[in-house]
Amino acid sequence: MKLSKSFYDRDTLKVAQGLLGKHLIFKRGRKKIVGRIVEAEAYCGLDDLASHASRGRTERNEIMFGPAGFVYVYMIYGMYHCLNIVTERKNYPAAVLIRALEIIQNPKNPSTPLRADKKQNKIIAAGPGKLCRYLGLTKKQNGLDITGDTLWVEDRGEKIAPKDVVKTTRIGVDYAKHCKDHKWRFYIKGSPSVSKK
DNA sequence: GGTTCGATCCTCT
DNA sequence: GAGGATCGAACCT
Repeated sequence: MKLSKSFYDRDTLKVAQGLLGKHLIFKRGRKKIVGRIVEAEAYCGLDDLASHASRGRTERNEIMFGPAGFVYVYMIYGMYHCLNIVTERKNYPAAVLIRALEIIQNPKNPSTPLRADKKQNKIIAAGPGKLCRYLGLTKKQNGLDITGDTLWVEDRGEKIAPKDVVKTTRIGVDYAKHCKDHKWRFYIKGSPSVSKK
């Protein structure tokens, strides 16, 4: 079943962990592209120096200051995009960066399943930039409702036990002073599709 | 108007 | 582990 607004409108760390094992779906034309979320990071509040919101409200990060359940897509390094889902209450800037998907369908023909292929998973959607490239997400999708009919997350009944969740530091935020040490990155232990160990 | 640099990824060493 | 690709947001002057 599709996750509703209330799933996202709560503590960001809980949302990030809760998204593991859920399925992200993007309807692109007539195709439905699906991936199982295996890695996510939390970005919480104005005080999180790793977050775009730490420098205050700007045109780019505006969506992070809005209510939960909308997506924040931004361009990074001039060539990649990153997908975030906004969490928590309006005026509190927070979001979960979706960092890796396990591909469960053949990318060339989404109606057929992909055979379990660890290598292909790594190549396709292990990392936030690759994930957006795979799904076809760009800034056009910025602000989209994550509970709508174009892009959403489904619970397909899988439960990830706490012991199977690895909690560690976030990637690529060395500039964030003490905040770089927060263990706000979560991934499914043993998954072949996480971006980095 | 100019400069800096990034929530990345790939290639080469 | 280092460096390049590539560009727009953010922050100067």
